[in-house]
Amino acid sequence: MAIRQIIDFVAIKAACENCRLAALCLPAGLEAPDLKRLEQLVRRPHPLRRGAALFRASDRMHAIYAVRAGSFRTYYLAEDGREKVLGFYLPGELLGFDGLGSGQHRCTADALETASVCELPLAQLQELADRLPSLNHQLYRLMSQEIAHDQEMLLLLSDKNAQERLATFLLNLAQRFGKRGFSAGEFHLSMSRQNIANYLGLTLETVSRTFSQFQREGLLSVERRHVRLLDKRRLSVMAGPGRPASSSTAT
Amino acid sequence: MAIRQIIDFVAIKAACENCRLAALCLPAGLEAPDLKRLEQLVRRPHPLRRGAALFRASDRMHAIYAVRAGSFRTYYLAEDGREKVLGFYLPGELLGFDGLGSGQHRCTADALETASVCELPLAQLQELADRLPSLNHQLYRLMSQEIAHDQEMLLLLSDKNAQERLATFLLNLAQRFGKRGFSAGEFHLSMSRQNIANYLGLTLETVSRTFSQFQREGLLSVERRHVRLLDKRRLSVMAGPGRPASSSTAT
DNA sequence: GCGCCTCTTTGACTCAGATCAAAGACGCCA
DNA sequence: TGGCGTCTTTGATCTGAGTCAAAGAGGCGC
Repeated sequence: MAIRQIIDFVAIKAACENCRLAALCLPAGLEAPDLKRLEQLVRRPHPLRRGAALFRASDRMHAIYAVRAGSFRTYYLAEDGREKVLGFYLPGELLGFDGLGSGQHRCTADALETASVCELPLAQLQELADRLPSLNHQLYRLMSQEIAHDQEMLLLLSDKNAQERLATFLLNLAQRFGKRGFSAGEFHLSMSRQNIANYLGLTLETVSRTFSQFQREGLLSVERRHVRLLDKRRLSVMAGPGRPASSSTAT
Repeated sequence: MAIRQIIDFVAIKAACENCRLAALCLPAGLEAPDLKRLEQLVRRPHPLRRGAALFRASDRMHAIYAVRAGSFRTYYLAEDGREKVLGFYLPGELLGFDGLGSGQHRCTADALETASVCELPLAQLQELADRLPSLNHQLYRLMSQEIAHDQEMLLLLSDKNAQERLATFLLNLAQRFGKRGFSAGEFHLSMSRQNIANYLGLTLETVSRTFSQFQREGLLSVERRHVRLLDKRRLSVMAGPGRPASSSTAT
């Protein structure tokens, strides 16, 4: 228990320095005491196993989450059971404000591997926001980024071919990994081909074939879920227009 | 001039009763004096002609707009000049908060026909919002609806075929016209086939062919831009899953 | 009233990616 | 250590929508 607390403490510290929570609180012009109060709100539930849901569509929203470790996927279910993958979330990224308007989540988030989060309880966050205009501003900014991401995806889905889609996706992941201190040239995909395909509006076969093709052309090397980008220059030419910054609420 | 003022006055009154501005101010639990203050912010610029821009991508955002008459389209330009149509806005609908996060618009809005708006200047709106938590809430709700719309479109673009897309689009328009007191069964399309196609991720030829096909099958009658829906039941079966409520920030 | 321009429709052909099918590859658990 | 289930790759075939092309149909200005 004592050990566990030490570990947790280190983790919190690491998270708050790197993660998107910083964008939520630090540059918001909060005074030191306000900032401390915000940090006191943070709760840290137990880790989730692969496949476990962080929240589900139509759940009452009661927190915003920051990924601490592992990764998540959000998706939403059509009435007939088809699912649409909306995004992937890496350590340091925020998710869950899709329900800010209605108070209900509109999509489901589940863990792609064992993962843990920091939780910002909504009630207290809102109370704080009502007194701190700058906090509201941060929330607008975050929702705005969500919109930006979705609109990039609209462009990708209506204009881009399979190669452009996959290249865009990989470069975006690389950028996000890089920004969080991981390697931007070599990484592990925590999502299946099926999930990538669904996210990109393709079939898993097409994704698989396109990976193989990229490898044949020397753009990258791939073995199952391990990817190394060998020629980012050429990849970004392939990815086509629209900042490669697409792929998730991430920035 | 006197006459013009009278007309304007009537128009304001009509707009504030029907339009989405109501969702922004009326049910927000504002006290009467606050509400009056909000209404005093409203400005009414001159009408725009077909093709004229209400705001442009990368413009500094200085207002939220409510469509008073006519209709608008929003689109955004990729670096290579390709454009992607993001949405259409009918009388009573709100647009322009894509820039709430950054203070800059991310897309361009232009008039599809002669059109006019009510304008809520951002500076004053924000000032008011900083003192009225419920107004912030309304803004969250509106942004949230924008996200909901975009996500419906993601589903449409990755899963639906041409017929499903067009059926979804037409039913959505019908629903929105109906909600605003126009006929939900028969209406005029203010946007070209090209715009519809771009919005739906198709080519204009495919849109045109699909219209013809629907007509052959007795689902609707169409002549240029005049559409009459003859069998909504069957159309909504065609449209497939996902509330037909897609198509714009509208609700 | 004529000519021009934009928008729309329709046809013929092509192709990227979906679908169908089957065979490896790996991880997990008993 | 072996067997099973899931994930991935690869091949063969099919098809919906894109592309290219051409002809009608309004609308508008002169």
